[in-house]
Amino acid sequence: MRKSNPFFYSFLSTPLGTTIIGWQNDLLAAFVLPQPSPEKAFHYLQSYHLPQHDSFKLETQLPWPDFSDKVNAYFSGEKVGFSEPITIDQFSDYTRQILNVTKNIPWGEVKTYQQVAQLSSQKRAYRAVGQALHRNPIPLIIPCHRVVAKSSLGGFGYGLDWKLRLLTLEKFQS
DNA sequence: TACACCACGCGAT
DNA sequence: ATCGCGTGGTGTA
Repeated sequence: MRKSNPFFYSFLSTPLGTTIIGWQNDLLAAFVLPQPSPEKAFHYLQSYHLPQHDSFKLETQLPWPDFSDKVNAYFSGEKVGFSEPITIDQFSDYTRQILNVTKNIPWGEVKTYQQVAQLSSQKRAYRAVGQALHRNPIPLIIPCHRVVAKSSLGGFGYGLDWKLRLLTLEKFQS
């Protein structure tokens, strides 16, 4: 009989809506951008490709004491960097590589899909970069909104309005 | 294998 | 503005 392997999550309400923070073994594994209802937020969580788990377990306390304050600070426009340990082991080498490169883009800076590709092992695979970022289960903490196309915003899983909102929080315009 | 799909970039209309 | 093509990772069968 194998040990149960739950996926832990917690709701966090912000002025912009309800977010979900998800983790396993004290490693950050998922983040859901603010939604109008907890149900919608949970729906997003379920749509993610998450690490192996056999159940969901709702917790009231996060493994990182100041994380929720940092999230709220971010949404109120403060310059916040996230350093909590994450897990993205469920993805291929390539996807992990792209997510790791993206994780290192600081608050207030952007890179193009092409620039991210050039920092990876496949210098010309800028389309694959977009595909990898589309699977990002930890937006904000892995700041995929800071990767834009050379002459437009590019795309965003939550809709371009969200991408623009996040970039605007970080002082970008249009 | 073989396809189709894609959050791109570039050059030619 | 729009089109067509190169490009490469991934999912599906």
